[in-house]
Amino acid sequence: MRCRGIRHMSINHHLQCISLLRDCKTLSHLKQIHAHASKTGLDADPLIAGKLLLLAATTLADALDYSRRLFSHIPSPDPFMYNTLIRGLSESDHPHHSLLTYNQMRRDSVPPDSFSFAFVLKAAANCKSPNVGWQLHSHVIHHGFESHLFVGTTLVSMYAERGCLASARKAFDDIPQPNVVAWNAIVTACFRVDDVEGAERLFERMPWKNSTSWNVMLAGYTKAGELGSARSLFLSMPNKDAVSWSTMITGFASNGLFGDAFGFFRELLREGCRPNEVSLTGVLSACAQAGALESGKILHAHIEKAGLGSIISVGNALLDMYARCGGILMASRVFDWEMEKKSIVSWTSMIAALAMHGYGEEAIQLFHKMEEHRMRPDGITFISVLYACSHSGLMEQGHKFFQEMESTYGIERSIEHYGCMVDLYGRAGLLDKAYEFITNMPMKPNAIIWRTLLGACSIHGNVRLAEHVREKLSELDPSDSGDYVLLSNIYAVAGKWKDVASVRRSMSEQRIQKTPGWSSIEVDKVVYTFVASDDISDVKEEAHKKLTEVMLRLKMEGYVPEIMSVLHDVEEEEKEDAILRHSEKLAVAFGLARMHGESVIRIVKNLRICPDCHTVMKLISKVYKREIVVRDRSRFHSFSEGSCSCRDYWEQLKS
DNA sequence: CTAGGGTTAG
Repeated sequence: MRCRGIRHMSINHHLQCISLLRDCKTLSHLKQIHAHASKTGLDADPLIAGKLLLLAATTLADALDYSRRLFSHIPSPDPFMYNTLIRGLSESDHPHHSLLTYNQMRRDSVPPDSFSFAFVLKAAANCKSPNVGWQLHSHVIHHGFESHLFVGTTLVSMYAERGCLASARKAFDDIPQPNVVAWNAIVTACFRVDDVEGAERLFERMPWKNSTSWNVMLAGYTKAGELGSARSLFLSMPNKDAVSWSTMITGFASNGLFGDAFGFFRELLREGCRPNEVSLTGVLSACAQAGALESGKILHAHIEKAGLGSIISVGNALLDMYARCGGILMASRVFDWEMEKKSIVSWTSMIAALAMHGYGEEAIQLFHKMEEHRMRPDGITFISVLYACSHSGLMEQGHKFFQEMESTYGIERSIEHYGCMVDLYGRAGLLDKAYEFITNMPMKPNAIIWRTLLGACSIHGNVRLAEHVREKLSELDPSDSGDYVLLSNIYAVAGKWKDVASVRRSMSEQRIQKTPGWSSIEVDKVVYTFVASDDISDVKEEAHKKLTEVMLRLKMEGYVPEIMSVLHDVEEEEKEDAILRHSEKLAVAFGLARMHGESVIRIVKNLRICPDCHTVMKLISKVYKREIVVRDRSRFHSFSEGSCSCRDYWEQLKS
């Protein structure tokens, strides 16, 4: 009788436990259930243990460590349990651990099945080291799974991730009857290695297509910069879904074609589609990049009306849009009042926003506030914090954060963090210290590191070190036009005209094209982009006319063009003409012509503002009594009453 | 329990 009683009770417990697990939503909840199960010995039940593990490894957030501990207490895990853990770890931040679990499975003589391979290959795709992929492929063949549809498809996408098109193709050919998913994976593999024609051929040959097939083509075209093909394919698509629209919006925005990105968004609304969080973040990112504050504000109203403001990614994109459009107050308002839920991205974005606007101290304060809210910083948070320190000259603080991020926070320092330190020392003028720091780095310095030091050489006019850096850069990345421009400016400032000419010569010998500079300005919710080129348009002519008038007035106020920074082997008059054509000058002139006297003129430039334009902006702010905000490649410049918020970074260049 | 497309921070 007693025995039956216990048995009866345990069945009840069993059912109760399963029903509890079904409603389990958080890690602490799971821990309670687990404790409860251990008390009654139910945690040894394979079904319960499996369900606990599945929840911890795949469904719940932040429960992966717990799932590994759970797993370690299971005496003889069945294949399902191994697979569950392999799966959970494969999508984690440490895909490497997934491979370790797979190895353990083999050591424990539990034969891997098709599920094990599908999961572990995904881990390999997310993993850095290239050799594991080949090894796993040989295991797949050894166990006879190479013709398995799912395993084969994962192999294809793993090789696609690696950029090994030939291997991806072999894996694809091993699949006897590839379905549409497998076809989409091999098309993606072609785009990954920029084989657009290969992708097109496969797309034609596909026995049948779903909407993803078309979307893969759209994404591939936009990533390859073939926007014309993307557009015409999009027009010919039978069924455009939400992803198709988002792909077009983000694809055009990431190629700098913000007007087209807005256009697709408007079209989406016209077609009666409801924008989702992805299309909204895409179009907000276009506003952010173009500096289109007015358009961004309209979207903000749209988002509030549609009640989408509570979606974290939308809030993050909104905050970022305001920050990049110079609206730091609006950005902090969104952050403080409109985002009920915040993620690490929200906090990091706000820290970066403050840093971008030169509020280094406030950025650090916010970092500490974030800690009080028990939000754990990640590697990117530290990039923003270090950026804040270097742009506000907070040397001690920056140094401390750099030390603590590893010792106290346990975050591995990446090359980007080292780059921030080079920038910190370099901006402060400690060039030798920056150089020494680079030589003692635990990893090989890349071109970005040296380029940062070259930038510092340019600020502080150090020709000797710049020449040394030039050699490093010519080994690592000899085709970056920005490096040549920077170097020739350093020579020009030092009056070394022969060297300027030689840099210029090597540029043309190696057929290196300067990155075309553009500046954009939003007037009446329309974004106008100016490029220093020979083409003519009505808008450009209007800007040019106004600019001539402005420059005349500035000259009467005593302005002398700074032609030093312009390449030196052209005639004086041509030089003046060249700096007159700078896109930021055209944009500001256009703003003066078209915008009424009270409004702030906001300009976005894709490169760094040139010293002459910087001076001109200061003068205009004084003579015309206008506030001008220029966002360039690295920061905001806010001009008013003849001075700039960047504390005249450029003055050092001239002295 | 499995595979493919679009997403914000540097």
